[in-house]
Amino acid sequence: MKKIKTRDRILNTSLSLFNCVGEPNVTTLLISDELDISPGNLYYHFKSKGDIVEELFDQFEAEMLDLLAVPEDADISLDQQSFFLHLMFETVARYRFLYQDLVNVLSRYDQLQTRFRRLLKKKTNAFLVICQSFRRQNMMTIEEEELQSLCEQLTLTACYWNSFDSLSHLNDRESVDPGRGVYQMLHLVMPYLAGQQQAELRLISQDYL
Amino acid sequence: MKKIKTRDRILNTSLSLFNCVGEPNVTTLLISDELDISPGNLYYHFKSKGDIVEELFDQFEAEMLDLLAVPEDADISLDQQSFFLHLMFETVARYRFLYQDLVNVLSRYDQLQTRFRRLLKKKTNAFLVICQSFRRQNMMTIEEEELQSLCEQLTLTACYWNSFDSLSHLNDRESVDPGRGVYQMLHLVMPYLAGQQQAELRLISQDYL
DNA sequence: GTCTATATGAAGATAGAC
DNA sequence: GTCTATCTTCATATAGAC
Repeated sequence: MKKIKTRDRILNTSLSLFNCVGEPNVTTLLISDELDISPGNLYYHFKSKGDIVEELFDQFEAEMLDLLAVPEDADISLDQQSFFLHLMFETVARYRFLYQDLVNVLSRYDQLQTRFRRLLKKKTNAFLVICQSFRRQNMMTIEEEELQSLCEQLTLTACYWNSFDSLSHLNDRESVDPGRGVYQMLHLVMPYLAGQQQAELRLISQDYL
Repeated sequence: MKKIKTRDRILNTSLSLFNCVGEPNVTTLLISDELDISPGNLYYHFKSKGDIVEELFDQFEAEMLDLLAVPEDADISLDQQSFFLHLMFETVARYRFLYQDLVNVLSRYDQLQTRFRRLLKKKTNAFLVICQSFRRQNMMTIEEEELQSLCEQLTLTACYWNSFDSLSHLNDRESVDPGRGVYQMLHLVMPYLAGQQQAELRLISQDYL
């Protein structure tokens, strides 16, 4: 039974609280209370609340970048794509506090803005790569202009679906089900697939409901 | 030259500031400074900052409800739909501060949460009514399950497109161009339209770029 | 590393004069 | 209706003891 370092406990608890009640509503006092440590102790490990946010963002960014390293020239299957989306939604859900009050959070930690924007770009690009792979495999038919529009739509949905979903269905549940998001994403792609693949993806999408 | 009442000036200026820098970053001092009135004067007209937010929400809700009163049995044309979307995006843009930090704002003024959710429901329903009208006119082919998914997607996009767009294209522009949002929405509907209507809608969508 | 106690400063809000 | 002055509250952050 290894003891978890206080520093890491602070990070974990902060993340939970941020996700639960929103980063702006979480005070350093609340965090230290939750951990049964003193506020002073918290400030021994992090010189400001912003530092906690930034370190959590570092984690998030690293996980995302790792995930977004999609090989340009691979033949991607529908199953692989679904799995990719699944992982992405899990990551977004784990750091959902960032997305719930995006403008506010990014406005107060403004160096994060550029980095977040870069992630967005990379996300759109990853979707582009996937769709182009589908096209190469003759699984998808789509005009260049529609493709751009679709990939932006996918990026938008990847960002906001979780917030939207938990807002429209007033669930007090803490955890977010990533399934419905994946389902929604698959249905965005579906109309552009060839008949056979369309049927196949419809089947896959059922598993995510 | 009629003089605008201070009360209304407060509302207008607050709305501008909220949209510009985000509601949480706007203090009562900033509002009164901007108006060249004293903080005390502001509190003569509104007993709290929350009251200003709520009154702005009242305005927003009224405009939205007015817009969402779509007749159930009318034959809606593609042009009418586009115009409808255009108006909706304008309204959302005018009160975009609500959408930019949704979770945060709704968490601090919690009676707004129910009302906002009701608006979301009504939006989804309005899209449903429109699509069903298209279907009755044999302009659209879509399965029941896809229809539900599409209408939620339209609602999501109507909510978040503006925030997403201004986030991804780092424009320091104050005003938001509602056009790209409409374009995106039209492209969501397009795949489900019959050939002729698809071409027609593609033409219409070009005007919004 | 952790604590208690305290400083700093900002935002929301009120009182009372004009 | 509008102002100035002031109060309260509370979150961030620091100092210094253990």
